[in-house]
Amino acid sequence: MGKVNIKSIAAALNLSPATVSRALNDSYEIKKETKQRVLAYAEEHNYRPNPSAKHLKTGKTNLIGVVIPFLSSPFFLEFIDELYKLAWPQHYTLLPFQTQNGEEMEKEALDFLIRQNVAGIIISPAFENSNTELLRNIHHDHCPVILFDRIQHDLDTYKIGIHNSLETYNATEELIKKGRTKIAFLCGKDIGNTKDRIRGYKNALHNYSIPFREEYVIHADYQDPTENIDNELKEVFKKLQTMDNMPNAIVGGTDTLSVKVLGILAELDLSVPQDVAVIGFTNTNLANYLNPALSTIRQPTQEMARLALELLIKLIDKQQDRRDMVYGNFMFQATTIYRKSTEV
Amino acid sequence: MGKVNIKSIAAALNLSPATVSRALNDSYEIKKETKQRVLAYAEEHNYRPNPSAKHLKTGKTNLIGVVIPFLSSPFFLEFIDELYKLAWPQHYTLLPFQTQNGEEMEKEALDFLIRQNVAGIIISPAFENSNTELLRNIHHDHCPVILFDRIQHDLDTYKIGIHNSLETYNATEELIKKGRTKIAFLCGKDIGNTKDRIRGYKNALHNYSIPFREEYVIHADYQDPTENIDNELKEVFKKLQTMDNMPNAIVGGTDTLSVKVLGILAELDLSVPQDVAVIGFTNTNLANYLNPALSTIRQPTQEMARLALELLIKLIDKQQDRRDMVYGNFMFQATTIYRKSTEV
DNA sequence: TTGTAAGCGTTATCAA
DNA sequence: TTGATAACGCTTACAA
Repeated sequence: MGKVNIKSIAAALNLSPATVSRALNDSYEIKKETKQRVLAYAEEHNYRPNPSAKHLKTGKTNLIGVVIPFLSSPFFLEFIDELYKLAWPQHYTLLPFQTQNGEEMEKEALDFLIRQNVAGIIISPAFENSNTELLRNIHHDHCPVILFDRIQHDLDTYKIGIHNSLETYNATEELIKKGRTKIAFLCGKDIGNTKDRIRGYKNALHNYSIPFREEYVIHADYQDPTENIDNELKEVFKKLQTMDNMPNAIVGGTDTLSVKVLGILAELDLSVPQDVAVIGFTNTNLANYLNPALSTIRQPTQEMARLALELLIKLIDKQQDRRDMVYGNFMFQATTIYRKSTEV
Repeated sequence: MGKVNIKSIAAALNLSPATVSRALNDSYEIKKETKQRVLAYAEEHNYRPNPSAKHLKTGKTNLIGVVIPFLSSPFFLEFIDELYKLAWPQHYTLLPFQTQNGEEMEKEALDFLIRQNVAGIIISPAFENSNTELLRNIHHDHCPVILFDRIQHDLDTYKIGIHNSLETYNATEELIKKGRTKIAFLCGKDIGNTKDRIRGYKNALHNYSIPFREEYVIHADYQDPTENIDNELKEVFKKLQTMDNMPNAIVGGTDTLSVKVLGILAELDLSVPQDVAVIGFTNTNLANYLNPALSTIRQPTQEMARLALELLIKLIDKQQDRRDMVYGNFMFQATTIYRKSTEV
């Protein structure tokens, strides 16, 4: 059983490759009967078009590159999961890459995607303005690029995210209203949104005349969300505890940390929410099953994915010069779910 | 700035495309100086080889297809995450697909992978013997296929998994030794390993002379692990409760369910482990933070991924007819971690 | 050590 | 409505 391709089909049916190609591509300039013959034969012999050949000839692919910091973060996982469900029916295939928050890995991923000649790219950058030059170059000369989640970036294109400072402001304010004054902010290092979230946290403190304390901004220095940094984090809180500086509330600024802190507080014999109230940016649906159930600021991941894909495909279809376009920012509203961990 | 390709490099340097190609591919039959010139020029002009052209010519790619039921299941996520880390340094690129436990989606994914001419495929099938014909056809005539996790499949190839019945036997036995006799088994529908796990559960009951009760095999009928089936599951337990048939221990046969059941039991005012002990197949690292900390049967996901990739690459490199080979099954041992949820 | 030329499977242009 | 032909970017005999 030799390979079945357009040439072999043409030979078998006494047609030219061109005609077979037209039949398979549903061209208008072809006799109905011929088309049927070709399609029947192709079906019967399980013909599979060669996308590389097609790509080489047409210069187009149906691939969409997705570049995210981590797969193992509930937020990004949910996002990509939704993209999968949406892209496939529209005949686009996802090419997902992780950057681990690293500019070099991001560059490698982007390089690969250009080589593959993807039709477009959806990216949550490794950090603020990572690979700006390269991304701009891609967006202008190769394929459209869309930013999501980490949208603090000089690249001029559509940006999809949430109001990080506002959401953090609200969460902090809620804790203040519940009588907490020693509020800590827990954040990962160098991820784009942290700055905005810290600002929201600070503003809330300021508006309620609570002095800002540097030692209450706790940086957890992980490279990978699956990495075990429990011990380091525990040390930080232990230190605060011995200095009698233990916060009585914590705002978690990143996805996975807010969950971990519950375990750490338990080990330090601090009860949540009595001793310490906790709320965090967390998209895991396990938040509800945690001990105690964790209050969360939840991003509308699916809607964000839907819009990202929609905007991207629009740009793909449009042939306009992307340099001269006017792009908008699309800011979604998060939903804060108050559970046990913030009940006083 | 016209596209830079082998031809344009050749023209610029007054060489033939063949020579440029040889330089770029580190061929031995080339003058060192020429090679340097070409590489320098390529570097400077940011030359990016076109993989489609290369593929078309050589008939080979560096793509590895990964077909799994769900991304949103901690076990598969961990597996694929490890694959990513291992594959990239070896210059293989992953092409991941979800089947949602559906044979049709699986077929589509496999079809796509063949078209892309992937070098090999790692798959955890949608269910027992899904797409057997197609998979065999692929393995024989297209590229090597390796099975993992769900290895109850007629395809004759390397299989990587765990001793599901043994692990479940041990977990059940542990609960029996802790004095529990009304032990339920909680399982998803139609996923390949369930059968073996039920067997282990039954055997343990049998060996300790505990009568098997059909109503204690609880089927949770979800399509997607993110789907909300809490209510249905709750109803099942409620019913058992009102009939005074509430089990005092539960063995969770699938990844996500074991976590959910904790929340459901809490809502029914049953305390874990006092009223009901729980242990489950769960690879989430959140198990430790759950209320109470969940005892888990943990699969050595990373090692499994490592071996899967190693075996696959070996098959890719070997040119032998895969019909006539003798394949082995590689069974890993799980690690059971006993936490609060099984402490009596 | 380098060049020439053919061809991988498609599609697009032009001619029939 | 169909066919002949060239071309996409690359590799690889074979020739020089």
